[in-house]
Order: sequence, then structure tokens, then C-alpha cells
Amino acid sequence: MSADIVPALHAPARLQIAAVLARVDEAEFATLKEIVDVSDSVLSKHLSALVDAGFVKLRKAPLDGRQRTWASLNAQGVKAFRQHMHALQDLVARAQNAVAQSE
Amino acid sequence: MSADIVPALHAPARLQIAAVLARVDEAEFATLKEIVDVSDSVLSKHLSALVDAGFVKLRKAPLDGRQRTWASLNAQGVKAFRQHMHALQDLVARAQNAVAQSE
DNA sequence: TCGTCATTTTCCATATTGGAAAGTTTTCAC
DNA sequence: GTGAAAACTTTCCAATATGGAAAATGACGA
Repeated sequence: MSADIVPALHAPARLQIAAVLARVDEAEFATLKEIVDVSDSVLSKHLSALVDAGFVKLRKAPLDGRQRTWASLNAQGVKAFRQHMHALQDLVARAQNAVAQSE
Repeated sequence: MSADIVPALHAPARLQIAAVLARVDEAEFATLKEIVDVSDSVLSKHLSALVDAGFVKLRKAPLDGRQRTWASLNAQGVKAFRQHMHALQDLVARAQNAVAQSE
């Protein structure tokens, strides 16, 4: 694959999830759902995929008497996100060179 | 698909092709194949898809007595590539903003 | 025990992407 | 001309990916 594009972070929804988790220690399921704007089932599946990829950790804890899920990026996930962003920025940089030249 | 993501450039292979073509005037089929690392048929199909999307132009010309194919991004292709990259950066930025606000 | 909330899973439908292999076109060797 | 080979292109098919709706689960609270 191109440079270091991370397949597991390739889907837009997953990129968003990772972007959020890269900045906070943890994010609630409902918060992620709002940001990514997908159905419960889809978010759940994306999170599972990220867990399977070894990037995310889920923690279930009660809040206001109800069970909620909190997601966080682990070290590997942070690394993967950085790498993926790097790969994208690399592509952008190249494109901008070409554009600059043709302008 | 979210924001201004360009479906035709969504596949990693196509993103790579576009990135390569964004920095050179033309690239040979064999060169692209090596860079993207896919089979002939797959590269051929990706290029066709990009042509159908109106982003790429193919030129066939003989080299060393054999017919070869050269691909290039047209103006629309350059624009689409930029837009796509922008959309990705935007997704990340927005996700991070959302987080910043809730902090 | 029942109902509800917060996910998870299952069920489906659709779209993508990839390779193998056969087909096409052009060129070179004989 | 005929046959072989290069350089793609198409066809055929399988495997993934996504996404939503709806049913299923598990953990409370009444």
C-alpha cells in the first residue's frame, strides 16, 4: 500500500473516530456516534473493528446508573493514527507540489 | 459518503495513482503498476474508472516498438484530488474540534 | 419480574476491489 | 502469411466493506 496507509483507519468513519480518540483519553459511545454521525450498529461495528485491529480499548462502566461504553486509543492505535495521517499528508504534499508547479 | 470525499478516489490504490499523477506530467502503465502493486487487470480497471470519472486521460504511444499506455491527470483530476485530500483533513480537523469544544 | 437504556448481533442489500484467465491489438521473427 | 510475445482489456467470480433496520443481550431500577 502506498506509503503507510493503515487499512483499518481508511474508512472515513474510522478516521474520525481515531481523530477524536487521539486527542482525548476516552470518549463515550454516544459522543462518538454524534460526531461520526452513523447508526448505533454501525458505530458499534467500527469500534469492534478497531478493537480487533488492536488499536482501541473499550471500557464499560456505569454512569447515572446506566452502563456505558468508553473507547480509547491504545499506544498502538496512536501510532497507527499518526502513521496514517503522515501517509495522507505525504500525498497532499506531493499533490501541492504538482499543483504549485502547474500554477 | 461524508463531506467532499471523492468516491472515485476513495480506494487506496486510486489515491496512490492520483498522487503519483499529480506530481508528474505522465506515468507509464508499468510504472504505476509497480508503485501501486496490483495486477495488470486491476490497474487497468482503476485507470478506466478514473477515466470514466473524468479525471484521467490515457495516451497510447509506441515505445521501443511496443504500444504503451501513459496516464495523466487532467485539470478536473487535479481538482478532485485536492478536494479529496482536503475533505480528509477536514474530517480529522472537525473531529478534533468537536473534542476540543467538549473539553 | 418487567421495562428501559445502551449497546451488540444478526440479517440483508449494495458497492468495491482484487485476481485469474481469456480475449484483443500490435509488432517482431521467420 | 503464420506464430509468438508484449501490453493491455474484459469477463468471470470471489471476498470485503459498509450501512441500516430490527432482533437480541445485559445491566440496572421500579
